[in-house]
Amino acid sequence: MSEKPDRAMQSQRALMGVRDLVISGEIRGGVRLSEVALAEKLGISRTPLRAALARLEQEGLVEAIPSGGYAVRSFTREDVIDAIELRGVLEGTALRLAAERGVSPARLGELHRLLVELDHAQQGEVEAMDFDRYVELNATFHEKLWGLASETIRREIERITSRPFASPSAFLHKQADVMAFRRTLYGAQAQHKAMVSAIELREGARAEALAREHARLARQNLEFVLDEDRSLIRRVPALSLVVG
Amino acid sequence: MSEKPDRAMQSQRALMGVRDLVISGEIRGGVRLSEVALAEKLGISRTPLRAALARLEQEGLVEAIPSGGYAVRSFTREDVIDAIELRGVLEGTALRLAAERGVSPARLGELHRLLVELDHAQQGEVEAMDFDRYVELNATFHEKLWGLASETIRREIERITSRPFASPSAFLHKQADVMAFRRTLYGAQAQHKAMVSAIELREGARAEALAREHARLARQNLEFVLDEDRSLIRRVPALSLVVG
DNA sequence: TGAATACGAGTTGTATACATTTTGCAAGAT
DNA sequence: ATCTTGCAAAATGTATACAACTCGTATTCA
Repeated sequence: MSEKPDRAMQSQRALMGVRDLVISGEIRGGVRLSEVALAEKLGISRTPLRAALARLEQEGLVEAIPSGGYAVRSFTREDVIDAIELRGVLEGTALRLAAERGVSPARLGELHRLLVELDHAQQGEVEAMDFDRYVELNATFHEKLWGLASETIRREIERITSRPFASPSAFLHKQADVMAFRRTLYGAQAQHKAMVSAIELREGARAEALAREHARLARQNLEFVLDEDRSLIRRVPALSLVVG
Repeated sequence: MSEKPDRAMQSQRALMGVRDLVISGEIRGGVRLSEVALAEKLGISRTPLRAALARLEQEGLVEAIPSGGYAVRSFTREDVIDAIELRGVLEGTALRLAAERGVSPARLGELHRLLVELDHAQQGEVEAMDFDRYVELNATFHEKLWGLASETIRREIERITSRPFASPSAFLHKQADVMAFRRTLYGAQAQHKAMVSAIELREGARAEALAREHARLARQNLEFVLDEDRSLIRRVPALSLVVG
């Protein structure tokens, strides 16, 4: 994660700082980002700040204003749904190609080990589940899956999942330990196992379909929050960017 | 295409200038891009140049050097194949969602009109085909297809196709009027018609599969150039970036 | 009262200066 | 001859200066 230790320290600080500021919802969507104010707030000059803003525009978190400068982007429900769908499509492609082209036993071993640990984390009753550990392991598992893909595809996955609400952990943030989400984890874990099995058996189409359906669990969670229990919106940090 | 007429004139010049320089193959892969030299060559200062380089890094045409600065990226055969595959996957998703969600008659009308024009461009014998016009229309047709998708997905398509060898016109550049490529256009046009038909009939899975197979025509052309007639490499500008 | 306008504070885009780091090269030691 | 070391030139990352432009406000005129 630390690409450049101190060769571009200020740029890194700018990137993280602005990203946090946007994701935390401290600035509402559509609001213009004043460069001087931001630079002062972050204790850097405008140059690395502008570099960070340009990058965040590519990531889709901010958008360029026609008359100049950037504004925090706001996302509609459809934007979020499409981002999740796209993650499913991309992860599906990663898994399909991995299945078609073959995966080394070493990597399959790592995946199996993670599956065992995930099983362990959700042993027993729902209330007793080690939720925090499951969240961590789930993130690691998905990253390992992405690692099966070529760089070209991995880059796109990482870009789309840089939008916080499209990440596999979007509704599994540690702070958001919601019982409704916990229950979805049993089905999710079954899909995890099926995905690894499909890759092992070189069943590309099945692996792809599973990855897509797996991502749609996130969509279900999204729709539950937006339609059934909007009080949860503030407990899922990623949703502060969603309007409507 | 002209996003900012003159609000960021120098940045635009930098972006186009460097992109052309890289795509033309004037600078070989792996070579470091000297910022001062480039800025002088383009008649701008380093600031907008660096903005352009940062953006081209996101597009994947240049890569950051660990010790600082950027270098022209070089692509392996596998990189190109995966980029083409990814375009197929993304276009397929665009078409599937369009089919599932429905498309306005006006847009379907535009597509049908383009199909007729494409038919007209390839009337008669292979040698008599109006190749240049077909190339133009083909690009327009694909852009119209992308327009069916939501912004989230359209952005990703446009990013991946910004790599010249992954664009739908990669092997159809006007300068590269190769008879072997001409012949593939008949099959391509049949796929065009099938794709529109599938969207119209709300057959999402079929539309998706067709888009993927359609992209694989580009892969066939790529493999023909690399394996059968390498003399064509220099006639397909996009391939100057490919090593191996 | 309302609309047009002129003005000024504030903002962005670009150029340039500067300090730190990297790199290529030459001299010297083994 | 090869590897190490030292150094100077060059390159990058950052800060800052500056001009053009935007936007909000208050004033003026109808």
